[in-house]
Amino acid sequence: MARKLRGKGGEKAAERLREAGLRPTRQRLELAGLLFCDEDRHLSAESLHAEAQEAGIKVSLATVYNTLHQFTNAGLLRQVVVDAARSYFDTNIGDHQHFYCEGEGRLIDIPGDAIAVSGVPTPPRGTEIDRVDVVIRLRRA
Amino acid sequence: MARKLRGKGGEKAAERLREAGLRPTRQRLELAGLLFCDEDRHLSAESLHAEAQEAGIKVSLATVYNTLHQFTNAGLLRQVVVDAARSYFDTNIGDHQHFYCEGEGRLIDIPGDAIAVSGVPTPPRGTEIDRVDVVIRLRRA
DNA sequence: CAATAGATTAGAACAATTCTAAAGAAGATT
DNA sequence: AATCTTCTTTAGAATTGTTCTAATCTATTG
Repeated sequence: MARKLRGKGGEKAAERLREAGLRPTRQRLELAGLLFCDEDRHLSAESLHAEAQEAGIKVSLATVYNTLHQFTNAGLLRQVVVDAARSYFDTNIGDHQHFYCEGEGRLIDIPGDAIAVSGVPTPPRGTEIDRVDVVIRLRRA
Repeated sequence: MARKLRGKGGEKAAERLREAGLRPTRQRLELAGLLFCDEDRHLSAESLHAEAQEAGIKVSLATVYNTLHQFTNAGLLRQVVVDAARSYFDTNIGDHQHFYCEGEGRLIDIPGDAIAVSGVPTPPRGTEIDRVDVVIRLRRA
């Protein structure tokens, strides 16, 4: 599953962004390189920005925020809400859930085929289910 | 289940706060009156503060925040994280889960005996499960 | 009722995020 | 390739929800 978006020079990534209706700009391509390069990742806007700086990528924090939201709207990322103070973005967009280490602020994936939710009532009239999120909060034993 | 905390003049509420190690001050008693008066409620610090103002209760926003956190630590409230932008507090501290209307910013309780989560993997070494939170995100149909 | 520990307050401070308006880059059109 | 239009990026300001601070006040204890 690694290197989902990168061909030799990023043509695949560019193509994928275009399909999503996003211009393949330098900043988006470089951020996509960080995001989708290796294994699945959980990160905040701040941490991605920091990582980009270290990698010598010239990109503003505002653009990191824009890009994360655009990628999320395009279905390339999933936003995970576990903490009122910080937003996390998950590069794993498949069916899965999370452990959350309250103290550490760390997320751990739980495969979707491992976990199941049953007995969900019919949603209120005029609404339908968008997604079922399970967060298993952990504390130090 | 209504009027959990209020006797005729609030003696029960005062007693309950004392048990939790909290002095039964005017502000705490009045906020408890709003919180635990009728049915179960979901509210934010801002909305409780606004409600207090309308009810003619003289209390600062800082005290509302303090009180919500103290009540939460004392187990009288439960904090629900569904939106990165706002914190919700739930007066229902029993076993249950939530529907969340993304657009409306509204929470709806799901009784704990209706819904079940199975297949939770063993938590990582050195940690234990604190709580399993299920949030069913709704969109307009 | 004085002493003390704890609580409340207004406003400042803070952190995460969003907005703004100007400058820059992509893609289409000639 | 020059031009035009539209989208994108940017730095910094603004906003939002929340926490902190230091002074004042209040509930409880002796």
